[in-house]
Amino acid sequence: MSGPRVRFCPSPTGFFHVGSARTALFNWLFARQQDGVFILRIEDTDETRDREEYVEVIYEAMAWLGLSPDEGPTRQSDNFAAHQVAANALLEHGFLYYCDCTPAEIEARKAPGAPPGYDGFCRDRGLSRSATTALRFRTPREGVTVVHDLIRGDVEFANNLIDDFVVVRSSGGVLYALANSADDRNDRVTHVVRGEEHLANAPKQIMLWEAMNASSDDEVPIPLFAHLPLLVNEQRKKLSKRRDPVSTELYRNEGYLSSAFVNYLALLGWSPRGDEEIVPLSTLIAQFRLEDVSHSPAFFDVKKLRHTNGEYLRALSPGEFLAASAPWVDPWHTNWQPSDREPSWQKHQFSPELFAEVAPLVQERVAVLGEVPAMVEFFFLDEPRYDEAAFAKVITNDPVGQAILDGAIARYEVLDDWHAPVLHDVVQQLGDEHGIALRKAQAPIRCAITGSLIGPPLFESLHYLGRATTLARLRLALARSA
RNA sequence: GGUCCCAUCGUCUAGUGGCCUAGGACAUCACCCUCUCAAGGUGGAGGCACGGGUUCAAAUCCCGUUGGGACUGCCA
Repeated sequence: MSGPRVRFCPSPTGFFHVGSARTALFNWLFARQQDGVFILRIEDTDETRDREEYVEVIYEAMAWLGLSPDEGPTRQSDNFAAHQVAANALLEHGFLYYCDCTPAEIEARKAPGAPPGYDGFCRDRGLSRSATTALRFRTPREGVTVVHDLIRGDVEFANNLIDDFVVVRSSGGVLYALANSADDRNDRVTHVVRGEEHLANAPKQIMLWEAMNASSDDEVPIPLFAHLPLLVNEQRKKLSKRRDPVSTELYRNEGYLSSAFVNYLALLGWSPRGDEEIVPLSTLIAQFRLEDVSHSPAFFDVKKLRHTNGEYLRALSPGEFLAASAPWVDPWHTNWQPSDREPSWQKHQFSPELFAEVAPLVQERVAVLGEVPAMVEFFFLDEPRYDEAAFAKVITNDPVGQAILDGAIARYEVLDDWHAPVLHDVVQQLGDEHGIALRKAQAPIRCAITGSLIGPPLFESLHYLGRATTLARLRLALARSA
């Protein structure tokens, strides 16, 4: 007895949606846990919207998430012949009929209050194939079709409310309902795990599947379904590509770790046992149950994602953090360049060695890797980028601040031990002499050196920055306050 | 409009008839720690949509109401 077979079948019509990522993840988790097979099928049968470069986007996103398929990736467009075979068999067995109604005609015939959808006008007209005839499925007029859903239980649909939907375009192209079902059937898919927006077409696919069974020699069991709750925005609407930030690539570029992203995604509609929410992939795999998936829509909360990512970042070893943040401080990425003019002190530019030293100072201060450059840039710029309001407050408009700067220059010039504790003690003393606490005394120095009132630990920073640069920046601050 | 789905703190959720005075996490507030900012620690505020049943007992089961959402294409 082999395990279940599930599939994830995105269409290459744009960036990779976080909802798709969640669907792919839940399929993958289920397959891993049940020792099943995870199939990746690219559904590229929409000539008008599909683009080849988007196929690459899907592969990259899946790779980043670590969700590698056990079978595939396959292309639905490669299954064209199989779709034709299925459509012909269905037609031969009377499940399909030709229809030449235009949308306008269908609309015109519709009586007020009539059920929506096609009215079955061509059902018994006995039309044959032509350039303007599509093939419709002859849905049963009586009875109900029940969708066995692992998450929602049995969902019943009255057959007479399901209209005769189009299965093959007049151009000959096979539509989603049939293409998808035929592929699932050929792939021997046992569980269809997908978004809730597909629940309404599940009965159609079951009807098709039954019809395909009836018109071929092999009887393939109808799959079980699991319709995952929608991912919604703060307006409680389905996440929209147009107005919501839903591209996984966006999050990747902002500096989210895929492990954190996966962990967060797993918590959307499902939760691990116990109170711990930061859980390793192995735990996710071990505990995941489709039956436990929530029924109600989940809000994609970037704040919580950020927090989760921060947890993962802090859990990294210094070496891992350094490696993870390297792409974000790459000069190519930051555009950190030495300026054209010659400053009076040593010219700065990005130094991987220096960054390796200071990276630990920022590791627990960032929630996403994209915040790293701004936090360390003062180490690599010729001149810090000043927060002018802060500068005015603690230096220009504060005589004591200027006195601190003066005192720091005088003492740092003659210090023979350039280490953080010593640098700290000097400012502590300076503060004592002026009757202010260290937290006050360090402010003008911090601002002069880093340009800001917030940042990594000051005295460690001075240590790594070196005496020459420190003194030059202190003098520059004094000069520009005059 | 029709069909279907859903309903626990602002958010994600735990809860499967008594263990619930409803637990955790994010966010938020206060305090502590502290060279800033974070991180960390402690504590606070905050929820079972409403109305009927069933039951000795209901957040949990049933019905209804209200509210939200999805679908309703010769897209996927």
